[in-house]
Amino acid sequence: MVSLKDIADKCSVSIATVSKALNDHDDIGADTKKHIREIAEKLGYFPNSSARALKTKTTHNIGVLFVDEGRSGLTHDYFARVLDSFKRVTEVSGYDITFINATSQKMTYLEHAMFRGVDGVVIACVDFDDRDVIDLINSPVPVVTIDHVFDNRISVVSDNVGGMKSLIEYVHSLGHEKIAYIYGDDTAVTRNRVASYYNTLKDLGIRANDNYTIASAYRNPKLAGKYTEQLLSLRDRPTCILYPDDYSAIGGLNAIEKAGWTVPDDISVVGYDGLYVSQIIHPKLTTYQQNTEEIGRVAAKSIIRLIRDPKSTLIDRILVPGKILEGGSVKKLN
Amino acid sequence: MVSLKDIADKCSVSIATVSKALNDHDDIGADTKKHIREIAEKLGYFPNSSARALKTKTTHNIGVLFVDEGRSGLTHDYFARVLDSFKRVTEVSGYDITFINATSQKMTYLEHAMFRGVDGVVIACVDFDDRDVIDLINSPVPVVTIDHVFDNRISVVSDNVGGMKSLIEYVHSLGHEKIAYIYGDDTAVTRNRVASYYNTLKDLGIRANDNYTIASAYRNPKLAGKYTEQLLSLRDRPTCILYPDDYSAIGGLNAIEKAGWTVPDDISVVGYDGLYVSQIIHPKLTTYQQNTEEIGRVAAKSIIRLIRDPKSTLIDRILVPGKILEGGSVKKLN
DNA sequence: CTAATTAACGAAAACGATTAAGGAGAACCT
DNA sequence: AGGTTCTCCTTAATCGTTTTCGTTAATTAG
Repeated sequence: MVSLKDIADKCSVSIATVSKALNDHDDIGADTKKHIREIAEKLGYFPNSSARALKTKTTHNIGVLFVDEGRSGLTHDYFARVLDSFKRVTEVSGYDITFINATSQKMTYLEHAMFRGVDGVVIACVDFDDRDVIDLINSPVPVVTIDHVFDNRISVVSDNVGGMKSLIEYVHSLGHEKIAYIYGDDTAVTRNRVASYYNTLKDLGIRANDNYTIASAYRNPKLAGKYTEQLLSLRDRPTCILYPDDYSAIGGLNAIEKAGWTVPDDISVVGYDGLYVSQIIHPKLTTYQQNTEEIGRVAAKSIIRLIRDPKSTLIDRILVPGKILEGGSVKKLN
Repeated sequence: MVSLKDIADKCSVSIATVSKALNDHDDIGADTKKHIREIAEKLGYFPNSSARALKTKTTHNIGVLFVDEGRSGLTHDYFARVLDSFKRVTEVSGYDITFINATSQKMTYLEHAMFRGVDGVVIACVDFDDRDVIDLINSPVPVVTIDHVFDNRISVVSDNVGGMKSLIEYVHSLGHEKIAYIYGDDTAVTRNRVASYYNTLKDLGIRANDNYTIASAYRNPKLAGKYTEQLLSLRDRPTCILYPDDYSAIGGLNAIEKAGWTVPDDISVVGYDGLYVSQIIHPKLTTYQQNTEEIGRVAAKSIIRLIRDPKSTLIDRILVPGKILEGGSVKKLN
């Protein structure tokens, strides 16, 4: 590896001069600067990020904590897409990504972050009650959280309340009043959606039917199917079922088909997420597509801004709306 | 951040002694060693990875080059799963992952790898004809490639030949002889599969029908649907269609349904990949599940072995077989 | 009892970069 | 002419580790 010293020797100047020339300091003559840069280019010089980090205490590395029930979150469609977008933005700003995990050498998340010297951390898809996560959030490290709000931190959240609201208003506009909701695991996201479900019904003047809300899980089509059967067996069947995610909705579709009904003629189905697959199956799912690209982008911009100017805690909560994908799984009743 | 110096001061020993004590060198007394470690623990010491990397020239970082037609590969199911598995293995060995990209500061892949000082690189899902990729592969950096073979490098490849072969033998065993194959973009993977398609048919004594093989693309259900229609309109219709991936197969399912036929009664459909979604749709897809977990794990073990012992180029090509997932999309004819 | 060996620790030089402080000329002003 | 100000560059310290080579004291050998 060619270092500053090599360039300095070749140019017969000091190392300091080379450093300053490459970093465009203004106390270096224009022609020496030019010459040094040419030689650097010719020698194929690239700075040593470790040395630079050691001296400047900034690594241009952003930690990413994406953990999902024992998995890394990479195989979770929603977070993979958020991360993809996040990564794209950070890259062009010269930041690389380091996954924070507690596996390696039995460090905690915070220890791992300190060890690697990341400039900041973005946290998502994680158990926010975890002691280690809390420690990280309360640490001096710049943090942006996704889909979870901490009062002392910047957060970017998908608009779950708005999403639920617009879905319900949409199906209601098509004439549905008996709207059931099979919802996911007990998390902040779920609580927001469920609250929005009740509020929106109320605003529309619909009385909630206790039999119509069932706690299920995320990404569990089997379970969703089971609860779908349960709903189908009610005397007062709903005309439309909302699911916690598209996979669950597919489980619902199957259960409905198995029970001898057809979607959307006999019963309407609504997903959540707007996964690619939801738009290629038949019937195409009506679902709410979260704006993963925007969430990732905003999170990236936020953490970078926070890193560059730690006092810029101006906006601490950014709501990212999504949009309804009108598929063919909801019937117009009126 | 607490450094070696802090510990040294507190213990009234030199920095060198602390370093050696923590690294378990044997020229440090047992009791001093113990004492130093206790203090280090109490002070919450963690080494500074940049300083260590600067000195030792090893970062315990592995570069990952996962690029997929302009995207990062994170949103590509197959590679997301491989990466997830890869990451899991590297983590427990104390290695972190750095995504290699050419976006940041207009570095080439190789430059980026050198800049970050990664100990090795794993490459997958990439255009292997790309000049920058070739440069990286021919560089002094330890490299393991996935699903592409270079004669001077270790590679881990999914058994595409075997996968295709077993799928065809399977449908043949159910009585199918008219087996069409809609295949993906022109890559090494595709060429292997297509070759295996012809070879297997030949071995089974079936004469290939030119109308039965159609070049399509990966993950393009629309296109797959179009070609499916084309196959359906043949005078001599196939009884079974193989697709390049599960998404395409879903596109096929839709096209078949739209044409008024049903799967598998009128025509059989076979996917590839064994995605989660392929197993929750109806009919459940018969498909070939690549062993992403094993591929990731083997790749991780290989690159780590190569990093630790650069001369260990013993095995240069590791074939990872998958398995057939028997769904309900293939009809038994005999 | 001296000489050689061993055990336990320290001093100091790296690694490659950044940057404050300073110095030598040349240019400027009065 | 003498002082001041720029301009452009160098010296040297520093970041936190690792590691080579001493050094000292204690131990063993002869």
